Amino acid sequence: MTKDIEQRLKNKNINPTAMRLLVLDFLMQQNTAISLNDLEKGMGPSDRITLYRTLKTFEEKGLVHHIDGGTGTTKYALCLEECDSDHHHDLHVHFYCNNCKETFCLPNTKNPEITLPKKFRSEEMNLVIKGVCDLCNPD
Amino acid sequence: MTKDIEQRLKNKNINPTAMRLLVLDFLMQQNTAISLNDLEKGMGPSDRITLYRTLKTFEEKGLVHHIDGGTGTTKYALCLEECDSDHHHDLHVHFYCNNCKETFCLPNTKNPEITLPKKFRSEEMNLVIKGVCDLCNPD
DNA sequence: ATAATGATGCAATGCTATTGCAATGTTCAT
DNA sequence: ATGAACATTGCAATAGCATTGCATCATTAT
Ligand SMILES: [Mn+2]
Ligand SMILES: [Mn+2]
Ligand SMILES: [Zn+2]
Ligand SMILES: [Zn+2]
Repeated sequence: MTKDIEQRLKNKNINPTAMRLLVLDFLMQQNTAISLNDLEKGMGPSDRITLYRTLKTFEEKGLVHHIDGGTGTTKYALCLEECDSDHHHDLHVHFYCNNCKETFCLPNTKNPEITLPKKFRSEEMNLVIKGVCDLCNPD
Repeated sequence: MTKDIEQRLKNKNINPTAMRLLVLDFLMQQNTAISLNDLEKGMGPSDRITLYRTLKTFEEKGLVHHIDGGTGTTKYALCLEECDSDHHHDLHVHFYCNNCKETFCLPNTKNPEITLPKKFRSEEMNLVIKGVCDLCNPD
């Protein structure tokens, strides 16, 4: 198992330290995006700043991406395999539940095509939809 | 002129104080969204917190809306006429220029329809596109 | 073995957002 | 006009997240 995780780090050119194995393991157990605070609470006792830098490293190397959807805090989630340090390829919509406050990746909901005004050139898109998630929805 | 501005405040049920007239006047001169810092610099000497609360009041009353597009700081821009304290009606795309760092409202680019997974219910949408704006674009 | 490089831990800082409270101004009923 | 009630402003303080500096420990290359 640890081998899997280790290989996943190596695939992204990330030195597989003990800390990083633990963080990646934790990330793989999540089904929503997590904040630095979530990570700090979820992990055993560990230094917040190291966790912060671990996430930064993971993001630089294309292992995670971050979402900042006006919730005040940045959240992180694992990328798809094909992402790398040059390009993130999982350009999908994110969803924030106003009820349970969780942030979801919607990997099957690709970012839409937007026609911009003349001479505006798009490079990235950040689309966060707020509402009520499936688990919080009564019907 | 001042009468115009004053009326605009009254239309949104905002008590037209001297400070608020000045802030609205300043906002009307902008063609991009501005941050609290921008406002503070742009205005004559005035208290930052008062400006902050002025923007909050304007937003509550449907006079301005804010944009938080992962630039670290919240930006504000005037709403269209039809917005009120209950609902903001100018649900358009916003654009952040990676070059000049300005945030633009694209009032003619309406938020797209997104089909969400089963049982996800959308309530609001925040769409910020990053790239290069018309003024910064060479061609 | 030693130097170089990378990772970690702790402290400190910067910056934005937000609140508390006192002072000031305004409105309205006596 | 007078004073209570309310709204607005100014200044101080706090909360939180993001970010950096630096010393220490670990790993790797020479
Ligand atoms: Mn995602
Ligand atoms: Mn706008
Ligand atoms: Zn939910
Ligand atoms: Zn530009």
